Parts: sequence; C-alpha cells; structure tokens
Amino acid sequence: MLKVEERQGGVVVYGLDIDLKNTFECGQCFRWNAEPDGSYTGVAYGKALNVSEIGDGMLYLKDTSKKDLEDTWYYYFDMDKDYSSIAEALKGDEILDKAMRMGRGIRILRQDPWECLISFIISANNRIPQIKRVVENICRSYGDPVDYMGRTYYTFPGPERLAAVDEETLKETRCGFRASYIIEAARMVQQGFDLKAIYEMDIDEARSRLKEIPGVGDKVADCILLFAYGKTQAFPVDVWVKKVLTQLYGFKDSNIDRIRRFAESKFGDYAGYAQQYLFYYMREKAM
DNA sequence: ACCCAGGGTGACG
DNA sequence: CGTCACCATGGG
Repeated sequence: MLKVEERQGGVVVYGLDIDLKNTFECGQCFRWNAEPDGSYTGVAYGKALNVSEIGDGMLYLKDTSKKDLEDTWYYYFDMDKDYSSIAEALKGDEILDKAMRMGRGIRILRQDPWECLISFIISANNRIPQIKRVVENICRSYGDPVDYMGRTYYTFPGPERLAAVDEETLKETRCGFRASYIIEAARMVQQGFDLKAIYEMDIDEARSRLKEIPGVGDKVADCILLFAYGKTQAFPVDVWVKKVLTQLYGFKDSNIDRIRRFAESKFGDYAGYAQQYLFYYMREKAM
C-alpha cells in the first residue's frame, strides 16, 4: 500500500514508480495533454484530473479528494502493481533492457473498456495525433461537460449516445471510414454485448469475443485486452512492433498471429509490458 | 504527386 | 490458409 496524504485540496501519493510523459505519451491513451508547467490534464471514468510529479516518486493529484483516488485513480494508474518485479522478470534481453531504460516509468493504465474499444477502432490505419483529435471531437460533440480548475472538459460519451448518431454526422469528427464501425459497436454494446464479462475470460476467449465487434481485429483486440482489461500477456502487433521483431530480433515472418505467439512465448505473462517498451523505443528512435 | 499511419474487411485464389 | 485493394484523413 502506498502512502497517501491530502494537501492543498489535492492528494499526494508517495513511492509510485511513474514517469508521466512516458506513461501518457507512449500511445496507450489519447486524452491526456501536457500543460506548460509539465503537468498533465486529462479525463477518465467521467472525471477530469491534473497530475504532476513533485519529487522522487511523488505524484500530486490536483483538486482531488481522497475518495476519488480510492474510487478511480488508484485503479486507473494501477498503483498496486510493483514495476520493479516486472523489470526483473524481463531482464536479460539486451534490446528490451535498452527499451526499458528509455521507457522508464511507463505504467500500463487500466482504462475504461468502452472508451478503449472505440479509441482503438479509431486507431486503425491512423496516426496518434489524429486519433487524439478524433477522440477529442467525439467527446466535445457527444460527451458531458465537466468543470475542473476553471475550465470545461468533456467525458467520453456512453454507447447509448453514439448509437443514436447517424454516420454522416459522426464523420464530422473526422473519424473517416471508421464511422460505421463505431456506430455498430455502440449499438452492440447498447443492446447487451457484455464488455464487463470479458474481465473474467481467459485471453483467447476474450480476444475472439472482442473480434465479434466490427472494426476489431487481432491488433485492436490485443490493445483493449492490455490497456483496459489488464491482460498483460496480450501483445499487440502493429507496424512498429513488427519492425522491432524483424529488424532487431531477426524474426522472419509477417504473420501477425505467429509473431504474437513468438512474443508470448518469449516474454511470458509480461509480454504486454515488453510490447509497450519496445513500441515506445522503436517510435522514439525513428523520430 | 506519392507514401504512410498503434488495421480491418471482403474478395479472390 | 495467404494475399491484396480499399477504406477517410492529414502530415511528411
């Protein structure tokens, strides 16, 4: 258990291994933005939050109650998870060691499955800044306003909202050809597709269930399993990870399913963490 | 003008 | 089973 202390209307958490920039800009989430002072502001689970690193392992959650921390942020940041044991388990691979040094302080967040589902449907054949833009447009058009620190933020709209939007109107958010996928996904969830039930499934059953939703293939499903359901064995294979495995690990096979199984056998239960470090490493290296 | 992005789908062998 | 054009959008 971490030490928590209320301070100046906010909450300070001590002893948390986190780097906000690496965590929020590693491509797992799309709703956090850097402020001029280096802090980050975002919205999750219907709540707005500003967070900053105020010292070694000290995280300050601004204008937030201890109750919000316990109800939402403790889970969202996965504060129980001990990352030193993950690093220990993944040690010994030179490429991954270098990637872990670069991605120091990345935490895999535990996002809302519904928001994660739609966000990664949007991610298909798209770029991160554009994904962020579309998600933001959707929230501004269909979400609920939240006042926080003198500004207005918007929640991610529920399935019943998006199910009621027609395709041409939704395209005003610049989501492009993914509009029909988003609307159909919303209708399925609204009509009883049980996103919560997936928490309890083993990874293969969970993946095939998610793939029943249009716009969800192997890669998108694995992102949702990793970033929302906490299934850390999941190893999403996108163009960057493919580059890592072919160029750095010498794996000569373009079949996504075989790449994924190779990684799962190589990195085990922590494959998802390895994936995120490697993805971040490859992207930063290319830029 | 061309290529590509945290891909998925459907058509075709 | 594998391959491939296509999808909408914006940036290089």
